[in-house]
Amino acid sequence: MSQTVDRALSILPLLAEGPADLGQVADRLGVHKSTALRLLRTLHEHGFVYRQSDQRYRLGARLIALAQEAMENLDVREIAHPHLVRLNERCGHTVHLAVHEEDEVLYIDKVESRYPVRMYSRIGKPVAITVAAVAKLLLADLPEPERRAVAEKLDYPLYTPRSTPNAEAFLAELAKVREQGWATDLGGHEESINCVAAPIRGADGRVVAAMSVSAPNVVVTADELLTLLPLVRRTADAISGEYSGRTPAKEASS
Amino acid sequence: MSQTVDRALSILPLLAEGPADLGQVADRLGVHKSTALRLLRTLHEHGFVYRQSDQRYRLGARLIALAQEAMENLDVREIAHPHLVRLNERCGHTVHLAVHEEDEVLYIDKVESRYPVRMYSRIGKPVAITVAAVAKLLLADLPEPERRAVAEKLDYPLYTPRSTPNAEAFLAELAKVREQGWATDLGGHEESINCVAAPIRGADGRVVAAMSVSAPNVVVTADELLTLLPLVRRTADAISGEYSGRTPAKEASS
DNA sequence: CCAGAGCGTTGCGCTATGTGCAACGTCCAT
DNA sequence: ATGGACGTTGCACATAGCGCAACGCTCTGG
Repeated sequence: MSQTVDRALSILPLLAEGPADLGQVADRLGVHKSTALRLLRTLHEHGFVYRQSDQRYRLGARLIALAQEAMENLDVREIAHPHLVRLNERCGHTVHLAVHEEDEVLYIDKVESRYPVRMYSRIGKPVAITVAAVAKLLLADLPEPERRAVAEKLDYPLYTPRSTPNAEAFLAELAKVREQGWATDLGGHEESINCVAAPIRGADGRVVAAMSVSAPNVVVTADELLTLLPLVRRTADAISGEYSGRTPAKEASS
Repeated sequence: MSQTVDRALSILPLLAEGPADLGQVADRLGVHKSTALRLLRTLHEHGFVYRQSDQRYRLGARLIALAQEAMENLDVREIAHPHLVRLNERCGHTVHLAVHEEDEVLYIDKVESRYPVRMYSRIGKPVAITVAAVAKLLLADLPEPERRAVAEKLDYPLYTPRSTPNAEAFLAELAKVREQGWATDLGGHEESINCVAAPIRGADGRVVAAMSVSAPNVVVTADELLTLLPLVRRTADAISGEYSGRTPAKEASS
């Protein structure tokens, strides 16, 4: 809507790929160098980009600080974190926390597996929305028309043969997940990785976040992972209770 | 330099304080509502702000994703991390990694103390530049005129009676730090917290980052903490070696 | 040692761009 | 019903941002 700002903001993802010099930025934006320079200067003044010693630009510190501040304000995260850690201590696998935002589902917290073989993921990174167990839970909670609208807008990449192939299959899966109150992803994203997930609900019963335990099947089989379901659900419920203000956030123990 | 972008970017730190509605944003920017609306819309399109269900604006997901990506590209961090973890496993205290950027020093990595009493800090947050041990190391490495310029530009808040009081004292401290090749902060920021820090150098010998071990003196006295100095320095040197390409990043062990 | 290329930077004139205003729609509270 | 608070829209004006061309610098190769 606003050309100048639009261009300026487009610079940031571009720089996220790695440092770039003025010419490169100007080219990729399709504007004159002088224009790119002015934009970069403004970004620089605000600390969003940093000019390194070789004169090239990289993303700046303020961006990192802001994002961190943004995450601290996500209070689900704050509340959930100790629970996630405790769950990880019990089972040893990677634990994720995710929220739904703007047709994307993204991880907002993560506790690393204690096994040497780990799965790759990143806080802040959008998840594979059509297959991830947490995504299913978050989307399954939408009102039916909206759910359908989203499902039909999505792409259905075939990460593996077990990936959700199309909108109908996805909607069916969502219905099932909504019904049973938990979700899985058995090799739908990475052939050898399975997840079990459970929803976290606010005081009004709506799903505000979802958490999952993931493990490669070289460590545990899908069946073994499923035995953790009750524990995962209990953890999610504990977080829900605390988040919605029912449980008074008791200290440690278990 | 560019008014529109300048205004748009100013919205972000403002939203970092917490969600705000259109009117609040317009007021704090000193512009007409319609103008604020257009800016917010543009930010929204890029995912930098998110409109929550009550219509108020908050910082958006893309911001978090970008920052995370930016941090992954900081390769000192990547290289240093396992060393920091190992150091933490040995001594149990909080370990920090910091870099200098644009008159600020900020933490880019952190391994939490394993003791119950922890210090508060945050990745991405600017550190107390006049007292933190890591800040001293990073600034001490600047060429003398620049060092002086920075020292004179700074404020010298008296966090505690032991805080660096003014530019002269700070410059003297920097000279000492530069000389000895390591730094401490003994209760200069928080009365009861001490740190020991050592520099990480690139291939050209310049300080690219600094790391520290911090502990409250209810856990260990300053003297006890100082006994860790050799270990901290060895760790920092190991990182330096790997970062500058001298050591071929050997696997585990110690 | 000079010619040239490649880079960031500056000043300027033009017009597209972003601006503030005023009017509208909607929702809530009185 | 009626007022206020809020987000939203269309519009006419002028300013703010644009691309151009020229400049200065550094580095390279002849």
